[in-house]
Amino acid sequence: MHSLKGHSVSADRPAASQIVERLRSAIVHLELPPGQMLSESDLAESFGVSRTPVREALIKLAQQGFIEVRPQRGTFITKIRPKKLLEARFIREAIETAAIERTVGRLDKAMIRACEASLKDQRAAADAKDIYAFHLADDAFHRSLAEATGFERLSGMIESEKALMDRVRILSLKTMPPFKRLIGQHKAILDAVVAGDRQAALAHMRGHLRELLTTLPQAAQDYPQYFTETIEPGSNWAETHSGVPL
Amino acid sequence: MHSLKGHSVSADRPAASQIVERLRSAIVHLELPPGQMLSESDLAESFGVSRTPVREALIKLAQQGFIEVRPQRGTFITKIRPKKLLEARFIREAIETAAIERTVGRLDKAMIRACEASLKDQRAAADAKDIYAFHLADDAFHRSLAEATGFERLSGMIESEKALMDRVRILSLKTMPPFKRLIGQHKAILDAVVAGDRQAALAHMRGHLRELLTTLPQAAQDYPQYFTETIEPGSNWAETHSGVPL
DNA sequence: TAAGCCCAACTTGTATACTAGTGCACAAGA
DNA sequence: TCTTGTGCACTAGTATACAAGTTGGGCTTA
Repeated sequence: MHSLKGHSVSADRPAASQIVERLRSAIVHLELPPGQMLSESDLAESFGVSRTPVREALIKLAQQGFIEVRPQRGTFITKIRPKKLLEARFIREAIETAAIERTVGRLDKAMIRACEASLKDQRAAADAKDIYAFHLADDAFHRSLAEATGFERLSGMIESEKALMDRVRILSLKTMPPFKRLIGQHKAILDAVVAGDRQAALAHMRGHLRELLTTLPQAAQDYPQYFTETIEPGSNWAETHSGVPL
Repeated sequence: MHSLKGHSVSADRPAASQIVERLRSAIVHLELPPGQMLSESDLAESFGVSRTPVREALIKLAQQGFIEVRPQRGTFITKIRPKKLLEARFIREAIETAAIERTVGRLDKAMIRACEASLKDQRAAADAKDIYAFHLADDAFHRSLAEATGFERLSGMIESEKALMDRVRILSLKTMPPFKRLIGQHKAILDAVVAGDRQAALAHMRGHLRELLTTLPQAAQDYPQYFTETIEPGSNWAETHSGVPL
């Protein structure tokens, strides 16, 4: 059926959570294309378990917005809805700028090191043109900044919103990866936060998060089959969703 | 066992989602006290269904942070964790101020009417000293403001964070309901948004959301059995979690 | 040929049975 | 009295069977 076949779950951990991780990863990395139907029975067979843990995993993924269950009809990988992504972007901008407000100028040494380590990983991944590794390092960077607030749920929340945008990110990295620009933005954010320059840190973060506003229409054009809507490049939809000025 | 007994679910809708709603309501309104253990079998019997839909409901509630499943041990109503609530408050402040940034000065007529209708309901509930009605109207007010952004998920997200704080809100309303003050804050927010006074709207919203910083220690003192931690009133924990200045 | 019905093969939703792990009461021994 | 072992009653996790609804294709019929 697909790449999940033959990889049974291990017995030492709840099957459902393992299935969540595997499916989520497969969805985010577009191994399971948007729009594809998932059969609980097939998945159960693939993972070597019964339908029950598969169902429980699907419930969790549905709550996170990755799949859609249509009763008596089928379960489907959600197509990419630009409207939803703009919402996720808006939410991320709200939360991540608030996080910066809270941490600017008082980022402790350990967190600075974590961010710098992530930056190093990003450069290495960019040199190796390893989309997947870059993606992980990018996650780590934003997670470190979020964790610096001392709030535990924050990083998970950002990651959750991030994940909704990840498919577009992957698509955009596939065509013309702007590694250098993204790394530059990350570095600018970190430098400003460390230096305690609130205005600059906020501006860089907002600018960084608005990358999506340019990559989204491009991806929607290149891979229309993954999207629910088409975006006319000429329209001013980007401005109407950008939020406060930089 | 408890107040849920004898209220079977109806057959015309998925049982699991009905159970989610009923349990969530019971938890938020403290009919199911924090810390109490839930038995899947007992719940199944109460609702007149099998364990399966109950389990699926519990999975959803666990993801929302209302219950905690300890494998092979039991399922418990989460106790109130001040740390988590301060996080929810932080997230709400980030999102709801961002929403105001987006809507200030351009709230359309229908939304203004919706907010005013909610304010009227709040006043009526305050006069009747009806905690539950006030609570619903309060939800409606914030939901209307969120929906004015045009983002669909936003109001659900705010409601979800709100729900985490609701138990404390209910507790505080029980002891000495500050209806008047809350209504005044709501009105101030709405007036400023309508008038297009960005700074005032933001300040009023921040002030409003910081109510929790005073109600939380009070509730923790009055009902320590519902909390995981105790809060010493003398400490400066409030300031460290208040965020940006008003 | 074309339209319409009907059945068979799917789907998710629910019920039930079984497995494995936890904790507590209680009895037996030092 | 205190400690320790043991079994029972409970838990959540999983497997399987059945119920109810949707879809699409092939047959019948005009």
